[in-house]
Amino acid sequence: MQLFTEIRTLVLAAIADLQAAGDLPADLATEAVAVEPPRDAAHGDMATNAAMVLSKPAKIKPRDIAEKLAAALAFDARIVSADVAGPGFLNLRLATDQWHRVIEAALDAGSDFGRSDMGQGAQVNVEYVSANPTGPLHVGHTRGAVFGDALASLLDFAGYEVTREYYINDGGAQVDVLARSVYLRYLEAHGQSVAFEDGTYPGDYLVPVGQALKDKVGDAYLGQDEAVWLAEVREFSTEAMMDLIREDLAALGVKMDVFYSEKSLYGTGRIEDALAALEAKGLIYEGVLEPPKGKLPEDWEPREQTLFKSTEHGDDVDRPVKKSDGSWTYFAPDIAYHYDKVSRGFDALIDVFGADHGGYVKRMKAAVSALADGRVPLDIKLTQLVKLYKNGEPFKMSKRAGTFVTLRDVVDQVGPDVTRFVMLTRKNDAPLDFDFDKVLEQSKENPVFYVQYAHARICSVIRKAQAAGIDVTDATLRGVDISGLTHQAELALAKKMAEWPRQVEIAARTHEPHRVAFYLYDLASELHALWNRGNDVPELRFLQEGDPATTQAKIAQAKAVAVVLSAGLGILGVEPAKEMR
RNA sequence: GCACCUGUAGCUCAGCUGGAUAGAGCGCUGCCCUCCGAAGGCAGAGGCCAGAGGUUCGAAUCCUCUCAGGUGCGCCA
Repeated sequence: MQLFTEIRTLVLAAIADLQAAGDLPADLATEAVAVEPPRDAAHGDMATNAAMVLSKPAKIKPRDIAEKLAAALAFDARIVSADVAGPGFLNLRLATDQWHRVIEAALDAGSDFGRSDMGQGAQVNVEYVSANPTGPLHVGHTRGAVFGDALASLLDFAGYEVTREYYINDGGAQVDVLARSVYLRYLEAHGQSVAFEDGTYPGDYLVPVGQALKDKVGDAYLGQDEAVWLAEVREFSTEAMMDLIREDLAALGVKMDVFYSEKSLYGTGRIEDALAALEAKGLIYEGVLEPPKGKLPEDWEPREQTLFKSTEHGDDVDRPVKKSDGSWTYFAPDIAYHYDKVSRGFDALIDVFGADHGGYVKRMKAAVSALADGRVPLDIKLTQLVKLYKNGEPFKMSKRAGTFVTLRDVVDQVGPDVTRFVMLTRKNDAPLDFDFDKVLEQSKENPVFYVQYAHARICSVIRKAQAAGIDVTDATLRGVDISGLTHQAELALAKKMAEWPRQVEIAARTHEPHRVAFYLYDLASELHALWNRGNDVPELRFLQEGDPATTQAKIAQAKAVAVVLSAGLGILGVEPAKEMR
């Protein structure tokens, strides 16, 4: 149930009536007609811009249209009043029972309340994390993981068919470095002392991998040339790293549908196929690139390379797909990978990258645009840096000093729920401050706590009602008469709930899951506000002693709020708290 | 030099993809707990939406330019 959509339909019907009566021209575009909550609650429950939008094409003054619309809408039982205001706004006030319907709908739908069919089952591929398989995930990856996962859930909730995908960069030089590093640990496991030079990974996390390699092959690789063991060790090491990463993701509650190997693109003709597709469109040529202006690399010399004419699809310069020695650049398998996604039949692609990949966006979009002839949109979401604080003091990460903070460090300290929620309290393209102490604080300034506390309060009040012998099972609450919930504070809460399905659609359309987190905070505020009013106004308390019917009605609303909270938290991947400890 | 992101209250940030008098939390000021639902509540002050032009009925939002901060910029991934 989407009340705003229903009322919009009503407005559109009124417009059609006016057209039939000859008060408005027959052909009018109505897409821009919106029904929204007004910024100021004093203006009513909903406002529509219909008159202003239609004014120009109809060549009628907005207020004149608004007057007629108001008269037409007044016939509907759902509308209590329709007032023309300002430049031509039409402010609508809805009948109280409409808000009660929202509560009932939430109780009926349970955690599905707010689900939308907006996506129409379109297939969307969300690629996220995609960290190199060379070590554990760190905080930066964590934000991308949380964001991508929440976005995927959000789209699912909004009616899309979602595939969660991880691209394993196991084809490039960095996995050779990994293999050599593991080989050093392998030697160490055999009692040799080794030196980790620049260009190797000295992290402790490779110690058990070296040991495991020893357990597997014994001394077979000792004293052997790299040519003998490199391929094997690379395979073994990336497997081990992916196991590590899968565990990290599991600790955060992230589960991928597909792990896609870059390596599988090599030697299988898939890169060649993708580039052939581009070549067929005349977008591949041999050429020499201009040197970048301003920051000229010391060893610059012009070289002929195989280039992709990405400028034809919005890029600033053409991009090399082959190095001057004829081998593929990193871009080439990426093109092939996205070509594969397109050929798997997805209707839309989303990539979640770290902000340091910003320079990659245009060429990737150009590639997809070219490969899919513009039919498959690719949206690339960049997640900004996470700045870490402890006791209000920033602390720096340094890979060399071994003080870089892993996903595990964060999740082990504050838990997956807090980690996930906090990572979504900022929009993706804004930097995020993460303070280990503040995120655990139990106060209003901490949104995680505030939202969880609202849910816990509801659970608590339900428990108390049960203890008092009142029947508050879901089935009973669904049938309870809630027509007595007419206090302004109660209606305000119901109105906030009514916005949920709308917020879901906005968040899904803009690919911005943080909107869900902010909405939940607002809803929690409204719940707490009602709760606090109970201090001064005893009739507003959820538990009404000696009046089980009224108590049931109030609990029904509380339960409905809990339903929305848990639906929202579910999208964020956060478990709603039943009690605060 | 170019591209992308960001610039909103003292601070940290929302702001419905163009709507009405721009919002929240913190901080600040003033009230409110012997008890009944205070891990708080109520009220208030605080703004040239970085700046300048433009588009239109209407701009924090769209376009152009300027300024400031961040990120990235061939044969790395």
